[in-house]
Amino acid sequence: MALTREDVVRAAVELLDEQGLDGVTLRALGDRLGVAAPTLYWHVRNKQHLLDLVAEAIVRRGVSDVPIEPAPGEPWWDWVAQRARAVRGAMLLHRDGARVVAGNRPTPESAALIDRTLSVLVEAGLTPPEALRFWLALGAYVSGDALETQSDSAREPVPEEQVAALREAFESPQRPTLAAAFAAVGTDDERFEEGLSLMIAGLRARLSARALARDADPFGPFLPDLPESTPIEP
Amino acid sequence: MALTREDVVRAAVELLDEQGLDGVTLRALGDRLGVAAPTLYWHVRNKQHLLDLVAEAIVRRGVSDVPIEPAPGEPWWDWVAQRARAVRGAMLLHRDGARVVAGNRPTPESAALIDRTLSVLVEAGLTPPEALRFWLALGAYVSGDALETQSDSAREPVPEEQVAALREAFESPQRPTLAAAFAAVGTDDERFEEGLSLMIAGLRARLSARALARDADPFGPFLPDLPESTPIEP
DNA sequence: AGTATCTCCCTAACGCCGTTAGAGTGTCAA
DNA sequence: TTGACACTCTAACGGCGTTAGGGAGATACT
Repeated sequence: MALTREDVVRAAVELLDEQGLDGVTLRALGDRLGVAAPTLYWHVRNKQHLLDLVAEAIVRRGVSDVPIEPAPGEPWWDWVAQRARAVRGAMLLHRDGARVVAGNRPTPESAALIDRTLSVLVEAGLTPPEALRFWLALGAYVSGDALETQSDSAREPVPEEQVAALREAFESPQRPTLAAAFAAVGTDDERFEEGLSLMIAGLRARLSARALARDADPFGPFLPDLPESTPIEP
Repeated sequence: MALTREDVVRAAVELLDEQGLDGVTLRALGDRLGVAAPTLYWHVRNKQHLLDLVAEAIVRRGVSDVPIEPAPGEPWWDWVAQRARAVRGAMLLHRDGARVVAGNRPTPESAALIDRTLSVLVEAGLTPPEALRFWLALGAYVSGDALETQSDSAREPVPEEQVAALREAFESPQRPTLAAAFAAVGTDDERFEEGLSLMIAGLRARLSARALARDADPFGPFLPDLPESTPIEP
């Protein structure tokens, strides 16, 4: 039976998991598939194209479990958070997953999904461009966070002396705030949740302020956007 | 006059600006410095070490203009936003700057700066670990955004037919919300500002809610953290 | 003064990479 | 039977990061 593009992508993902991104070479991939390296050019335009396909496969697998829209009665923000966690989880599931996925362009197939997402946000009270900017910003945060989470494992281990210097600098009692912060900063997941809840909280604050303004002046013009400063003063 | 490490890093940054990350090879760098490639190993441990130094140089230059703490009377959120913009601007100033900088570890020298930053946030009412998580989340967003902004220029140009397919998918009147969103989504800078203001707004909302709770129950326990759901209901 | 040491640079080469050129081999339709 | 097509092969190119080992000049020591 002849090799298919799916076979190639699947093997590439396996290779990625076992060896990391540096281990994904066309020769190694060919070996795993029982084929010479140049043969892969029949199935794939070049290596970048292969990695694009790998990235797409990783993300598709990850988000396939999340419904395409909120369940009846489910708040939009819970659903949005669930989507963000799914994308991040998909990246973290594979070694160097973030490096492979980050910076990928959207495919035409994703248009329908994004359209549906934006509609949910527009129903919640955002303007369409506002919803898109929010979605893109959230995407940037998700991949930035995943990249940071995996950045340690992507490099060769740091020499002992450097580790000691870092501990010295970041846990020294000379800097009590920093030391206390690092001592209790928590897991990678907790760090991610912090930023996620902040972005969502920011959006909800903006929406509630907008709703208030409309109630107070029901015949006033619809506000397409708010000024830079947020409506809640401490 | 003998070559110094600074010379090497400076030339590497120039090469990066002119040719992009793929153009930064040890041979090309040696040519530019009038030196054979292996000579560079006298000044630098290996290529990854060189890129670490380049990343550090890029960021240091960018943030050096921003004061180490807020001016008297300046709200902490303006200062935080300024810092975030400076780091992003530093990355965008150089071709492939985000790819070089993202995922870099903090150096011991940065400990003092981070300590000062956290102190400002703690003064504003955050706990130390909360402040650190916020700062890390903001950093993830900043580099994720810069990576996305530069991702187009980092790849070979997309074939004409694919561009057409993307336009068709994302600007089709069949999906009015998506089309309207893309038509008015604005510049890269505006997209970045959206996420930045959301994260800051989320934090300010949390802080003001915490202050309210304390006023209402001045002898109650200090709240180390808030539950997941934000206090403002739409 | 002579000698050893250190600094900085060199040439040569290794093994790996992505990629191209071009030649097979089997399968299936005309 | 012949031709087209799908899929794979070998051979090779130019480039990469990196290592081994040597040499010239300054500097320090005896």
